[in-house]
Amino acid sequence: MAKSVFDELNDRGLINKVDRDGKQILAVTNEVAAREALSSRKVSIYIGFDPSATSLHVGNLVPIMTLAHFQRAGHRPIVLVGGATGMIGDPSGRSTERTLLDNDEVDKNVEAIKKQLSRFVSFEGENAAIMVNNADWIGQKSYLEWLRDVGKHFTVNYMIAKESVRSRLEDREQGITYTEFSYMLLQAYDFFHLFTEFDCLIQGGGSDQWGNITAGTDLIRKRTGKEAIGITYPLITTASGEKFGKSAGNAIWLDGDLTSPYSFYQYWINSEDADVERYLKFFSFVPVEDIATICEEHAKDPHKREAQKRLAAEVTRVVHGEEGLQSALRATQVLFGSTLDGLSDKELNEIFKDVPSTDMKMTDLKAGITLIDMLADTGMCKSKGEARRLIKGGGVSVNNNRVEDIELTLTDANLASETMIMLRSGKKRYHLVKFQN
RNA sequence: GGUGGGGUUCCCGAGUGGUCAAAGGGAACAGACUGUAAAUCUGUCGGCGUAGCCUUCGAAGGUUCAAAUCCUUCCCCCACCA
Repeated sequence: MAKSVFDELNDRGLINKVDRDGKQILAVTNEVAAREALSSRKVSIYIGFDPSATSLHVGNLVPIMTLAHFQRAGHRPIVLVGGATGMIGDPSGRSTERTLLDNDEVDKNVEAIKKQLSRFVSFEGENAAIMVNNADWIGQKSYLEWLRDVGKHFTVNYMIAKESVRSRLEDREQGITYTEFSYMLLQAYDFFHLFTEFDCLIQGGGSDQWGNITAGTDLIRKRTGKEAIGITYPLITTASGEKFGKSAGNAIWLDGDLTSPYSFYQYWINSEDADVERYLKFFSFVPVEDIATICEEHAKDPHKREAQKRLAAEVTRVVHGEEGLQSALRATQVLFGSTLDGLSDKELNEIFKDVPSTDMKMTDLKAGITLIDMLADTGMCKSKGEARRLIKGGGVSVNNNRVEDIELTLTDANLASETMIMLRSGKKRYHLVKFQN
């Protein structure tokens, strides 16, 4: 018999572990029931996504992969987008005020998100994933109905005992608004609704969602007498404590227009050794036994970065397809391998189509443009002063040659190919300047 | 509504009339070392620029040769009390 999805997730570290009485236990509301249900029948699992952005980012990959593993095991994923709850803001996690989204915007984002998700889970076929929006049911309810059907089932004592609320009550600086305080009831009701209307047995979520999820299983028990299941995955951190999923302060998006396949690939290849094994388990479908082998090989020859290469290739292929991966690989090879000598416009364009570029006038170049101006105008540096400091510190290369002269003026003699100059700051940040008449 | 405490450069946070573009820490960026890793070390970190100048310390006014620092009004946050 095939490995159950429960064991698969557990082997990959996709089920959170918590300390209970000195022992490590899995963060599942009822492990026995969960195992039993998952191995005996087809069940539905839902995870909520925030539709406030036009694209998902790598921080969303863990829930996405979780759903994908369930589907591969024959279960049905339900993607819930929080058209209603997204307006309020979950007090678990951070507490910045959210902006209200209008419906058109949400619809547009939902479409985009669905397209990205369909690279991981199928919305067609036998156990097709479905997408639902909680605005469709929460938006219907009146406040009085709400208090009667949902509020009645929760004591305030229960609610303030939840970690997400308690921490805010204890925090004298922060406080918690009534709106945020109510959030867990909305999420509980989502689960109740999906349980009764869509036969959804399981809710998945990040470990910070535990309180909200159990509020849901409690509500279901009280109103139906039945037992639903909650399961949480760990929140990703990097080994060195940096924020996962950010590069130079920017989110790594799944949308190729927001984060190019090249940048996407580069993000993964820069993973730390200490993270790469976990990442392979989390973000690729490579079997865990193979991952062990890959990592052993990597440990023998760390400088070859085989594990990082494999990771980057796997994830990029799923998100951007084989074509996207190949173009990322070509660009990587040129940028980190050879010089730019002898390349034509066509080749440069092809290889660097993912690298940010700026158009400038050829006539201006012939007259001479200082490197400082160019760095500032392309947006590589925020100001001329920053550009000056960067060059002084040896951080700028033109066509892969480090610049020593702060006052360097570039002319058409500096062109790498017919019409282009390649700027680089640091080791990895590239920018293509194209000159036209 | 009352009382008290606050709002400082990306974040935290010092600074109570000139020596403040503003301590310290974090983040970030660059350099060295490496393996496009981590750790470490070094430098930078408001803008323009050779010296120097310009714009910042919740907002607007005012006092002063001189204000983040004093005064007035206003806005916002927090705590306690009612």
